Amino acid sequence: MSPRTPKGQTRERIYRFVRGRLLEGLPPTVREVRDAFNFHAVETAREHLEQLVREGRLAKKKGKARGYGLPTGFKGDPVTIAIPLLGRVQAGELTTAVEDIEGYVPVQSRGTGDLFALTVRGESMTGAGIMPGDIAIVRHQPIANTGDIVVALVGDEATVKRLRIKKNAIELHPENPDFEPIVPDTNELVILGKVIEIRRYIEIPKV
Amino acid sequence: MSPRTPKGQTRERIYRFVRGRLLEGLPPTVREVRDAFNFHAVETAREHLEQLVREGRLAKKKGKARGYGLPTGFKGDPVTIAIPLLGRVQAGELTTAVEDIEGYVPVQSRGTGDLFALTVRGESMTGAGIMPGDIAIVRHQPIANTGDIVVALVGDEATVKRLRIKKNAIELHPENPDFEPIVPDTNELVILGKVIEIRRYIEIPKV
DNA sequence: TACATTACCAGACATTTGTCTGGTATGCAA
DNA sequence: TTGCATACCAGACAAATGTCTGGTAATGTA
Repeated sequence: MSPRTPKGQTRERIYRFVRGRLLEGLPPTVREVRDAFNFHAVETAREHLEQLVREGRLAKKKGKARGYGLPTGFKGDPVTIAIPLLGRVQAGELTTAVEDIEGYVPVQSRGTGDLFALTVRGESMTGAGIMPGDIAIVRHQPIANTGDIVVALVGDEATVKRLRIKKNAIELHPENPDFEPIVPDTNELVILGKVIEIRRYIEIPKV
Repeated sequence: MSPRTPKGQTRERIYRFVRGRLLEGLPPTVREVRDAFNFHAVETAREHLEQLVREGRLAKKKGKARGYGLPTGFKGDPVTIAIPLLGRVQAGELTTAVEDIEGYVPVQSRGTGDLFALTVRGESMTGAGIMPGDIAIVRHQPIANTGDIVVALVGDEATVKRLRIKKNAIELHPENPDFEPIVPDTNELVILGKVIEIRRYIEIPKV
């Protein structure tokens, strides 16, 4: 007999296990849950799963193989998708044309808008922990708030900076004392999107 | 008998059907494919699926329920998987058992070893662009090279540092002038793994 | 303490699901 | 024509998987 665990602790882990397996694409069977938690009885695993269903944290298709999953169609459920890693970000339209796609990056999305990724160039944001070569995950949106880190197009050049909205001007602030803020003409500034995540591939090459 | 369809046209639609079901989270059974395409025989659906596997467009887990999926885990092919985000990293062996898993993180892996993730604490590596709260993606391995950024266990505490192997000692170097290198006793040092990627979730909450 | 609840177990059973054997009809090429 | 491959079918079988019954022991609580 496995050692007993205090009140809902094991259940919490089982919930996360199931959720993780869903992200991997194949929901677990009851027996796979049993094995993952070193239970000796299938029923132990099933009772935990049924309890999670009663709590509303999991949903199930009765009698079906691998039928346990997240509650159906719940808004805000995280989903893993692949977003394009763009090479050059050029003026004007953001071309999701296939020619400029250098690869794909998996992200967990809650369906909150168009995402894309690009490689950071230059050292102007090292103070915020953003180094050259880092991958910025960006949500494509034309406006942003003061304090947001944004991808902006000034003239022909794409740049990652922190946005400061002043009374009379919009400023793009670096986070590195060696660089000066940029105060572009409003008509030559295009906000491409807001940086929502930074990644640094130390060893894994881009895909 | 259903009307015959010209050469691979039905197969193409079946491939799309399976792929669509995978995105929804639950791979189809052979019989579900049969019904979706109004076949009268299970075997018809299975033959199409097996043919797709032979063509390399699908993969399958033999004999397992809902075992058809996109090709995964082939040599060198990048695959998106979910790896556990560990809360506390405790002394002794790394329990990839479901203990202490705070969530899951999607990464593209080429099957090169066990991966896990953990949250960086402290400011000792800010000079390398690693900030507190960042997620470190780690490959579980007991040794590393000079210059690698590693997760090491000194006594009971897990820490992220740059590894320096000297003649007489192993040193763990911070990348922040406010911190001093750690020179642990060899017998109280355990290398848990090498950091291969850093992530910073600016907006997307952890999952 | 007594009692209910929880966590766990063992094993049988039922259903779902994958696999196999053998068959028919159509089109196509030698 | 003959032969072969393809697309489909019918039914049986085997394996995987969900479900049920009836337990034991630890834990929590009145």
